[in-house]
Amino acid sequence: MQLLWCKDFLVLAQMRNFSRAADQRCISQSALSRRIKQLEDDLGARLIDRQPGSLQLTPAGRVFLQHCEQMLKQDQALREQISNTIQ
Amino acid sequence: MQLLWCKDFLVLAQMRNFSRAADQRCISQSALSRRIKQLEDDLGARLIDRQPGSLQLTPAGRVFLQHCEQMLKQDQALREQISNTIQ
DNA sequence: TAAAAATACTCCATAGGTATTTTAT
DNA sequence: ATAAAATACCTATGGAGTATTTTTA
Repeated sequence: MQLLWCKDFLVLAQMRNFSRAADQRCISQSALSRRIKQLEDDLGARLIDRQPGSLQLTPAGRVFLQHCEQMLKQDQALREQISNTIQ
Repeated sequence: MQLLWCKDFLVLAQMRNFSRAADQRCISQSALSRRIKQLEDDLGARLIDRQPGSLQLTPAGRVFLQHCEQMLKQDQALREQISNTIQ
C-alpha cells in the first residue's frame, strides 16, 4: 500500500475518467490504469466499476475512499508534527 | 510513503540493529539501510540516531513510531472491512 | 580492532510511455 | 463509430544483493 495509490484513487474517484485523472496526476492513461489495477490486486477487490463514460465506485471502492481521505490527512498531520519537532 | 517502510521502521525500532532487523524483514542490511534513508528523505527528518551498538530514535522517530502503529492498524482494519464488503 | 552501518557496483525487476487493441455505448 | 480503458511492447529507472569501505566504541 502506497500513499501514491491513495492520491491516484482520490483523483480518479473525483474525475470518474481514467484519461483526465491521469493528466491531473501527470502520468499516462495506461500508467494510471496499471496503478489502479495494482491497488485492486493488493486489496484483493475491485474498487471501480468500469463503464466507459459512467465510471462508478464499487462498495469496496467507497470503503477505500474513506480510508484514503483519512490516510492523506494523517500523513499531512505527521509531516506537520515532524516539522515542529526539534531534531 | 509506503506501508513497507512503516513495517521496516517498526522492526528496526524494536531490534535497534540494522543487520538483525534486515534479517527479520528478509532483506539485506544494505537494502534496509537504503529503505530507511528513503523514508528519512521522504519525511525530511532523521528518524534514527546511528550509534552502532546503541541505536536510538530521534524525537521525529518517536513521532513516526506512533504514526506507524496507527497506519498498520488502519490498513488491517481496511482489509477486514473490504473482505466483509459485498462486491 | 571489531561491530555495525553506509556506499559502490552491478544486475534485474518493475514502472513508465507510446502505440494498439478491445470494449461498451 | 467513437470514446475510453486495457494490453503489448520496449525502455529506463529504481531497488536488490554482494563486496567493500567507513565509522565509532
